[in-house]
Amino acid sequence: MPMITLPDGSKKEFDKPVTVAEVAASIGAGLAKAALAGKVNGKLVDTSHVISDDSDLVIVTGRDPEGLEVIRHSTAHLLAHAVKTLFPKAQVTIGPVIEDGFYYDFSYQEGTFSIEDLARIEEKMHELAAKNIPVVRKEIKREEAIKFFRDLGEIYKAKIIEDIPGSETLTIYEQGDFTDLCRGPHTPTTGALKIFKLMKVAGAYWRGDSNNEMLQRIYGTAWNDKKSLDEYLTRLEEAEKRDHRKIGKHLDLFHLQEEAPGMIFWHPHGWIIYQQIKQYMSQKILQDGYQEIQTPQLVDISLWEKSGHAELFKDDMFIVDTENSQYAIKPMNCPCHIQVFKNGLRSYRDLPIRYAEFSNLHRNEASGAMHGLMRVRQLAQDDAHIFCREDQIQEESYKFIQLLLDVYKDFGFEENLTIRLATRPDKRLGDDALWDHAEKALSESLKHAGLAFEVRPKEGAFYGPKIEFHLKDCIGRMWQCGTLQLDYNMPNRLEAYYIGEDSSKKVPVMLHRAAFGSLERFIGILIEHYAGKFPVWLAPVQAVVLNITDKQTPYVEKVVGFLKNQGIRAKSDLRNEKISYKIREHTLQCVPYLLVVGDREAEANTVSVRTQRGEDLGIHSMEAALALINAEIAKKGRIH
RNA sequence: GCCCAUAUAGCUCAGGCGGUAGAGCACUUCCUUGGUAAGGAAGAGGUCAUCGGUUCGAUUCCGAUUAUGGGCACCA
Repeated sequence: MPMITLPDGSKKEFDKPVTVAEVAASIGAGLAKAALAGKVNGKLVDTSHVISDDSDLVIVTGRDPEGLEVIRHSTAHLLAHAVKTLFPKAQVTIGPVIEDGFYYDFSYQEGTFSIEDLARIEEKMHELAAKNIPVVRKEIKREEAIKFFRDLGEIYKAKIIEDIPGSETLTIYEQGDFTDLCRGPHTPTTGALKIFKLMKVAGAYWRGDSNNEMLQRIYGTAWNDKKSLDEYLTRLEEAEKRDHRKIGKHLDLFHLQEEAPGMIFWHPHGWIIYQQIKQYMSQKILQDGYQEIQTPQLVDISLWEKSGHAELFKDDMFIVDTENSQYAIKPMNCPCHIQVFKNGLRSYRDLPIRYAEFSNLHRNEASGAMHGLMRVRQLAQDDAHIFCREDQIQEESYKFIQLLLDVYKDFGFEENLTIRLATRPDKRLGDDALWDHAEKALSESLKHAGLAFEVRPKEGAFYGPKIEFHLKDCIGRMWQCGTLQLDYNMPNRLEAYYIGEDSSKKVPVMLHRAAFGSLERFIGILIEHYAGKFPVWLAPVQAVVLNITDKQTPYVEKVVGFLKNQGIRAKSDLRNEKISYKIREHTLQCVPYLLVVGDREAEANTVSVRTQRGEDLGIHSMEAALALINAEIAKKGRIH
């Protein structure tokens, strides 16, 4: 007879096997109604699950994270149900839960789902939910399931089952006239689904392979209560206000135009930020033993053939024909850095050699891939290649990771960081033994640095595995910024060598590394991170000096001159406008310091200091105001 | 590259079932010299993305192209 232990430690004994729903009912009517699923000995099950042995049981409701997942999963089914009702010829494929919601992919050859269809589908979903249709779990044999879905004309479902190995028993869920293959669990009835919204339609390849048919994906969100949904929608709206494309326009930082897709026109204020972070990094790596170099933009195709780029990266390269030869605009610096390395005889004593370069790279990105500053066709990386001996890999990797973490702290990125180890891709250079070696070395160095990371199979570069440092944008999309790549192949292909201790020629190992990744992308992330309110060291204009009336004009000019002399990016606003008007304008332009000057200040040689946030820092002498600004500049973007 | 959507003034956006367009902000001029988030008035500003088709007439309807947006695929 099952003895059920509840989370609070209390025990309930039943004289016969019971379902999760029955246990919930025995506790209370409210809980019985709220129960969406159960967790028996840690395993998530339907409320119809029968418990026959002594077990631990948690009744899962919409308030639990698992319950919310069940809601979203069931809402995906409800979406499929509604689509099948309205568009009987659509075929179902997969419908997983994702962050904040779910999606469902359909194959619908007869047409496409429009925004208006979305509204109709959503209405139908509410209708089906209101009917409170029981959701019934059934076990079915693999072969039977294939036949079942084949007969329904659901070819994709049949394919999915065919790929499930062995003869294991599968489960299907029936709700009214709709049946879907699913592992479950699901809500007991469709009535549990009330708070949901379809968000957008998009294309998505069957099985994520661009050689396959493009399916139609419908994204939705679902919540346990109306308040959470509203909060989510507000969060989205707020996040969109931080969009770097919007802020970039508003703050006049850069623009893009049709004649140069994916290439940035940097405006004066944007270029200050760009120069600022570039100079910052330039100094940073100099201290770490790097040497900055500059190599050609246009290099004969023969070098790219030797390096392997022509074979494995050609689609991403811009090729230029001249009368006698073919050149490629460089998409990466590495082959050129190897040329500098080779220009001279290197001893093992010279290693490591660290060459850095910030020059522009061009990559012919797919037209649909471009995205503001985040994904562009012309970019500059804080790129460097470290040539070292096998026994130096560990230390060099560790040193770079420390550099990167230190840099990220200066921008306040401590929580936002996701680290991945991307291993050998299908299209690659070199033999597997080298890849084994390289992958191991990278994962060891991450472990040594005490960093948590996830492994991403097949996502490495064609010449070697890589560590990826990802930062999130305002709506949670992740962008790879920093990277550390270990390359045993390219130095060998391009015949780089050094003289070892035993006087023999040895091939150096090459580390490709960047902390920002592309400056463009990093600035995009920065804009969203700060919502345009840059810390003082990056702010394009650090202080504006404002007069109250014309009378103070000479004094304002004196203050601005003083600040500029001291290296502050200061300017005056002498317009014939009211002070509140000017303050509003510069506040919206995210100028960190507003120095107001009226007769009182002009007479006493002082300024009244107001910050972008609206704080009044009081009256200060010019020197004291300068000290305030400089102290803030020195902090950079550090949180701690 | 693929799917869907979008493209109107410097910016944010209206509008038109076919008769060449409108607001707010910004801009220019004038009045106002005002102490910490919008003072007032007047004026100027558009080949309605590009190219084609239908039509007496297209910014509007149709098609193509380009770019952008959301996804997918690919990648920093």
